[in-house]
Amino acid sequence: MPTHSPRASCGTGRVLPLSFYSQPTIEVARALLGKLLVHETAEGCVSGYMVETEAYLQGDPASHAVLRAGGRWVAKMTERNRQMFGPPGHAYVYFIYGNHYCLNVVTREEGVAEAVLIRAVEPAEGIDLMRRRRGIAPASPANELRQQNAATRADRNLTNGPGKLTQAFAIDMTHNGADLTARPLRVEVGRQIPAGSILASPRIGIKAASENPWRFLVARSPWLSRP
DNA sequence: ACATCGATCTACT
DNA sequence: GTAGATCGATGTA
Repeated sequence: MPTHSPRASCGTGRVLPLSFYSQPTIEVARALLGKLLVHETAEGCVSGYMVETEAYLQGDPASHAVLRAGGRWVAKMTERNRQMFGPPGHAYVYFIYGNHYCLNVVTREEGVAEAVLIRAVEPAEGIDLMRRRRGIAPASPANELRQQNAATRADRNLTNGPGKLTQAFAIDMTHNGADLTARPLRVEVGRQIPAGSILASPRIGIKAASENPWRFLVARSPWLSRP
């Protein structure tokens, strides 16, 4: 019996209801912290607790649904941002910098272009599969026994960034528009994060509207893209 | 049709 | 700490 036979399913099956995603987007961004992201593929199942998110709002100059045209910011639906206008509880996935995919959770009712970017998760299940997908060497047998859920230093690089976690979870454009209350990609209730452990900061890597503190994180989590 | 640039990551200094 | 990779969506012509 292989010690690391990939599990076909994981998580608990306690899926968050669609109504969760109809709350104001900033509420959703905070409430997603601690929720469990689960992805089942033929290779196996991986899951992780969200520890870092960012809110993108209607009319927000940093949003993909707002474009610079003729020297002005204009809200506009395009081929890329179409899913942001779609129904809540679905995925908006985009390709960036010629290399990476990023996963968003669409919020608010259809027609309102708001979403939450998932920037980092704490690996929970399928860690060995994540390592293979990320090209990170497995932990030594000694470490493996000693650590179980704890991470090696290298394992911090599995999912501590929006492009890294999509690679570890094998999320790509085929998941654009996916229903996040169903297989293969879903969000479950996960664990409770005390309100006092949630911090807000400016969002990362944007130019416009860079002062809005709409990045949310679990304080002192080792799994953040940055503190 | 073409030029620009990005909600990033990695490698290297 | 910073440069380079890398390519599709977008805007302008």
